[in-house]
Amino acid sequence: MGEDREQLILNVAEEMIRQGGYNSFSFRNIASAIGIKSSSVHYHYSTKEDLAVAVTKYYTDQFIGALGSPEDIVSSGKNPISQYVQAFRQALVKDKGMCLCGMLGAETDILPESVVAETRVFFQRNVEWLETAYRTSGEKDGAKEKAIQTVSLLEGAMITSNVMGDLSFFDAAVKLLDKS
Amino acid sequence: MGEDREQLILNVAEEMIRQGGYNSFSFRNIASAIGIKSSSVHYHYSTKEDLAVAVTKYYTDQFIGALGSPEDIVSSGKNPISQYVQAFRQALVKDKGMCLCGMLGAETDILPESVVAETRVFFQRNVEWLETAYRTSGEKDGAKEKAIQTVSLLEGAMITSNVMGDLSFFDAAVKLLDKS
DNA sequence: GTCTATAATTTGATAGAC
DNA sequence: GTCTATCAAATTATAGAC
Repeated sequence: MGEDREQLILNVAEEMIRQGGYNSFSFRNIASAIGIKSSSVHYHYSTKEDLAVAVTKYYTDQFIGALGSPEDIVSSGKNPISQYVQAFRQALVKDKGMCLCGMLGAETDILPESVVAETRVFFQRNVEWLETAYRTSGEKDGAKEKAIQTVSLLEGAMITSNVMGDLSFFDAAVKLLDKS
Repeated sequence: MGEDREQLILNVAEEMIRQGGYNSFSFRNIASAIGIKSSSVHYHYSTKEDLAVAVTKYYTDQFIGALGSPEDIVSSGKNPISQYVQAFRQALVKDKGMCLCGMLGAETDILPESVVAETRVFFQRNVEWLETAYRTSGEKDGAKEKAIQTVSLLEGAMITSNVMGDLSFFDAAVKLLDKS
């Protein structure tokens, strides 16, 4: 797949932020992972803040885009919440990393405002998606509350599973959703 | 106990880690917050790794200690899970910070092994406490699974509430526990 | 677009005086 | 226990050549 240079930078930065947050990636680290110099990374993204905003936007678009629409999932006979849980599980298994916006969300206090704002967009769009999913599945009341519960549980499940190095923690945690 | 200075260093370091994680505190920042020099901080904790381990141990002991025993809570007629939720809520409201071990748990991949090990202790002890709480409250089966669900949900609820800057996200999220 | 070179600052850590 | 002084390395960022 023909990734251009900016995409490659975004992908490497994403991986680093998902492993250790905003303060764990540097222009030099990204550059050497790609095989270029740090000044070349600055050519594409002039400041660290700019790069982090771009990564967050890219991550959010990819994540929401990969989900598809809740309505389509329901009308194809599948459970949109199960699909949503699988998206988080895949992120943990395949990329072996945290949710980028879960990580940044925890670090809110030390982030540039523009990055915080973009991280909030992730959560807003996720809550919207889940709200629609619950409504389309027949939940009349409390769809937004259910949405907040679901995304919160999944972010937390990633943390416990990540630190314990045991995916069964993730699976145990998300079973809580079966009861609602 | 090496109360005064060392305690102060631990408290300042705790606050900084809870705001931005392992890479967001430095010997100089801690020193200037206290009014001493960075070399004096090194006198008490020779390396950053040592300091982080000490902070994590201290945080875990304080957190578990403040909870009291689940048995005592139950026999005094109160709900231990409600008390547990309140402990997390207080951490968010009063200190305006994340759970230290939730933060470090997310950053596992970039932490020294000794810090990861100590962070795991936090989660192990929390799961144990909750397991006992659920068993003492009359739950026969699945107490450990419930424990994992509860601590995961609370860690995630702190993230969403923190990033959105709205405590109602925390309150909405934890209502999921009422259904189990 | 990428490079070399460099500036200004911060970092974790140490040596030795008091 | 705290200080001054210092170090080597890393950080974000810029200027200018090719």
